[in-house]
This record gives sequence, structure tokens and C-alpha cells, in this order.
Amino acid sequence: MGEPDSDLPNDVPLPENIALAWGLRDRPSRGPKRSLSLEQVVATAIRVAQADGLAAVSMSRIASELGVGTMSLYRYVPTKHDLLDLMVDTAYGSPPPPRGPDEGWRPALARWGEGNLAALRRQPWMQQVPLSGAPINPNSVRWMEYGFLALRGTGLRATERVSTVLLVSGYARSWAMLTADLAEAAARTGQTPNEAGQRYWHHLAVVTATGPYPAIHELMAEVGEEEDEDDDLEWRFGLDRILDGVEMLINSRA
Amino acid sequence: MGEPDSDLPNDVPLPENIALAWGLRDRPSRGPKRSLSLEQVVATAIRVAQADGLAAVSMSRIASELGVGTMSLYRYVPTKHDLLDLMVDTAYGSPPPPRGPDEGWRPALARWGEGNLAALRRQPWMQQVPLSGAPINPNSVRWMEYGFLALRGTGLRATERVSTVLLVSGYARSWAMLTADLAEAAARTGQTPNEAGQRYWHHLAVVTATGPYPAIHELMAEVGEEEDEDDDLEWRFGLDRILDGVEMLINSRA
DNA sequence: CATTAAAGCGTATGCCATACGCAGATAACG
DNA sequence: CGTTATCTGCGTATGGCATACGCTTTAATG
Repeated sequence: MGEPDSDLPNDVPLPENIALAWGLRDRPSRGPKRSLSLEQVVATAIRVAQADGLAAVSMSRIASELGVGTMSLYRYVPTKHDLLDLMVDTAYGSPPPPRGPDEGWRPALARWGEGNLAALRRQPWMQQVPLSGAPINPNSVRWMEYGFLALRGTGLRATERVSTVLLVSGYARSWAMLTADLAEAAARTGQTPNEAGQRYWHHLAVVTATGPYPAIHELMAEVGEEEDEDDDLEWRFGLDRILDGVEMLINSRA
Repeated sequence: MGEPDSDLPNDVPLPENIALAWGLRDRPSRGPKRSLSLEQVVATAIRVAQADGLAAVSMSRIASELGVGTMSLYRYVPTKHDLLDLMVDTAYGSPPPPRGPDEGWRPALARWGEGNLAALRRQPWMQQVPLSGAPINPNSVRWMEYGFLALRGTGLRATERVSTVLLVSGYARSWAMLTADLAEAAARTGQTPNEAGQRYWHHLAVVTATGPYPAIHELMAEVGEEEDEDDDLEWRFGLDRILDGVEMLINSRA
């Protein structure tokens, strides 16, 4: 991933979107005062997304919600894409409390993972936003900070800590997506999420009826027998496997 | 997630998009013959995405690429959204060879995970497509089949196998995203990926300079010391942690 | 051969992001 | 205290987009 700025000159300027997100643009003093703030714009956009879905988030919709002209928004945000970026950053909200002074890394990282999932469940539209790679926005960086705090003093090397944090957040994202889709289908057809799951398995059974899918058929047969498990237990299972794997390595080095 | 169709009546029809993806629409015999096939449309769309990015994929672009009118495409695909769905399904390509008769679950699942990453790297635009939840398209189902094949006979219960497969594919997706973003930034500014990584760390250093980010500063200091690691080694690290965690559970039950 | 239904697709609609430039506001400068 | 530079809000215009509708042509069925 390359090294930090060991000898990179300091005159490499921050890209505009990063400076914007961190509030580092130097506000000039010349012209009239602004009637809005970037935070207001972002908050309004989030409100629209939360209420009517990501597809309802248009510049004109946000503007009219704020009682200003559409083009005025571009005095606050260079493109809609940047706005989406800021929306996601803000909508994640505060991370769970960081690892306490006498707390082990494992419960702290578990809490961090649960926080990830909770955030995505609070604002499901975030899953539709194609995310933009390496985290650089303020709140994302704070989340990362908390994640790395959990792994301090574990003997894991830097790149290993990065991978571990990515492991947890990636799993949270995948899990959120899977369950959100079923929940959404359920809500749309006015059923319980459980019925939606049943329906999914049914469709899968139909399409795999002809053709070689032994493992999937085995799976479906078993799911039919097992008692209905809580969704969150299945999520915990994967999280625990990650934590076990990491713990194994840490212990083997101690 | 609900049980399969233990007693669900068989008259629940397949949604149109599922039938379409599986080629289960009954082609009527009345009218003129079609001049294209669904596969051709999907393949062309993929070609456009591969060549000029996802943003270049418009119905009119695909149509002109095929030498037909824009609206003709709607005889093959109900909406553009469905087309994107099929594009992703197809573009994943063939999964790696399934677990062999004398092969252990671990190398098989590792290979499956590598295949996930390789697919996303082959067609980076797929990461921008907001994916649609539970896998139901033919190729996705085949990938799933192979994933579950790897976990056959491990003593893992059905829901546990689901979580495990999700764990691996989710991590592959996260990793692909992180590295693709840096690679893309590198290509755009005409640098090596390593320089792009350096630049990222530099930006991170600047924005976290003021403020309480001890864990991130620690991380950056360490990354500066470590020799440049191969990206794929860092990826392998996370994958191995998953596999370790799963193996631990399997062994503890045996 | 008449009927029927589908295929290809031109046209039109309505939404979208956003480039451009103007008018009024505001602070800095002489 | 003007004058000037510069920023704000925003009306207007552009070009692209997905897609609804309905017409014409085609071809298999009765």
C-alpha cells in the first residue's frame, strides 16, 4: 500500500473534496454571507434519503426542501457525488465507545463490528451508495481510529491490523446487505421477514430443481429442519470466527 | 432467514426477473423472430462497461453498439436495473474448480475466495453496481454451490455455512474495493499504485495532524518502517484468519 | 388466407446534473 | 467614503438519461 510521507514534500495540496470534508477551505471575507452551511445541506440530503430512499435524493429536491434555488447548492458542494460521499460519512454517526483502559481487544473489536452493522441498519440507503475506497473523511477516520484502538498492543503488525479491521467491516456490510434485501422485500409485499426468507428459499428450490446443485439442496434440506434461528445469531457466528482466527494468531505469537 | 418451501404451494410464480435470468420465459411462436439474444445484449453491455466504465453504460450506447434502436432493447430486458443485475452475474465468470474428491475444505475455500477477488479485479466496474442482496441468478447460484461444496462434511450447520461463505466473499469485496480505488487513483494521475498509497497516507497524516488519533499515528509510523509488502500478502492474511477461525470450530467439534 | 401477437423502433415526456453568467451584497483598499 | 474586487444566490439553458406509447412490419396459427 506504499509508505507514508517519509520524504514527500509538504507542498502536495489536499484534493478539494478532502479539504471540504474536513472544513479546511479558507472562507474568504469578501462577498456576502452564506445563508446555509455545508452541514445543513448534508443533513437535509440525509433526511430525504432516509424518508424516500436514495433515488429521491436529487439536487432540486434538496434545494426545495431547504427553500433555496437548485444551483445555490453548488456553492456548498462541487458535485452531487461529493455530496453522497459526505452523506455517508455523516450518516454513519458516532462509533460505539472505544476500547476501555482495562478492556481486552476482543470485546472492543466485537463492539466495533456490531456498531458497523447497526449503522448500516439505521440508514439502509447507505448500502446503495457505491463507496469510494480508502476512508479519508472525518467520521470514517474516527471509526477507523476506534477500530485500530481495539487492536493496540496485540502484537499485530500495521498491515495486519488494517486487514483485520477491513475483515470486520466488510462482513458487517455483506451481512447488512443480505438481510436488508430480505427485509425490504418483506416490507414491500407486506409480509414478515421470515416469510420473505421462505419465499427466497422457495425460488431457489424452483430454479435449482433441474441441474447439479447437491450442496445447495443439502443446504435447503437442512435449513428446513433447523429451528428458526435469530438473524443476529447467524451474524454473531461469522464475527466470532473472525475473532477466533485473530486470537489464534495473537496467542501463537505471545 | 426462514425455512424453505416445506408447505409453500407450488403456484407461487417466479418473479419475472428471476425467470428471465434463468431463461424460463416461454418464448411464444407467433410474431417475427428476434434479431438478438439476451446474451448478446448482456455481453455488449459488459463490453461497454469494461471499456469505458459503468457510467458509459446507457441503453442508447448499448443499442448503437449493437446496431439497433434504443427501444428495441426493452424487448429483451424489462429495465436497465435488471440488465445491470444480469451483467454482474455474467461478468463474474466461471468460479474456480470446485473442491476435489480428496481435497480438504480449507484449500478449496481459499481457492474460492481467491476466485472472488480475481473476478472483481477482472471487471472492476462491478464494484460500483449496488448489488441486490440474496443471490438468485444462475451464475451467482453456481458460485454459491461451489462455496458450499467446499464446506461439505465439515460438521458446520447450514446457517453456519452460509455465514462462512458470506464472510469470505464480503472480505474479497472489501479488499477489492480498497485496492481498486488506489489503483484507479494511480492510473488517473499516472503514478504507480505504490505512489498512490504513499499519497493516501500523506493526506491522512495531514488531516489527522491536529486531533486525537493515537492509533492511526501509531499505524502510520509503523507502515513507514515496514518494508513494502505485496498487496496480495495482506489480503491473504485476512483470508487465513477466517480459515483459522473456521478450522478452530470444526476441530473443536470433531 | 385471415387472424393474432410479437418485434423493431420513432417519437415524446419528464427528470436529472450541471455550465454559464448576471445582479446584488459585502468587505477591503485607497 | 467611494471604489473595486469578489463572493452569493440563482434563473436559464444544455445535453443526457430511462422509458411509456403506439405504429408498422413480420410470421406463425387456425
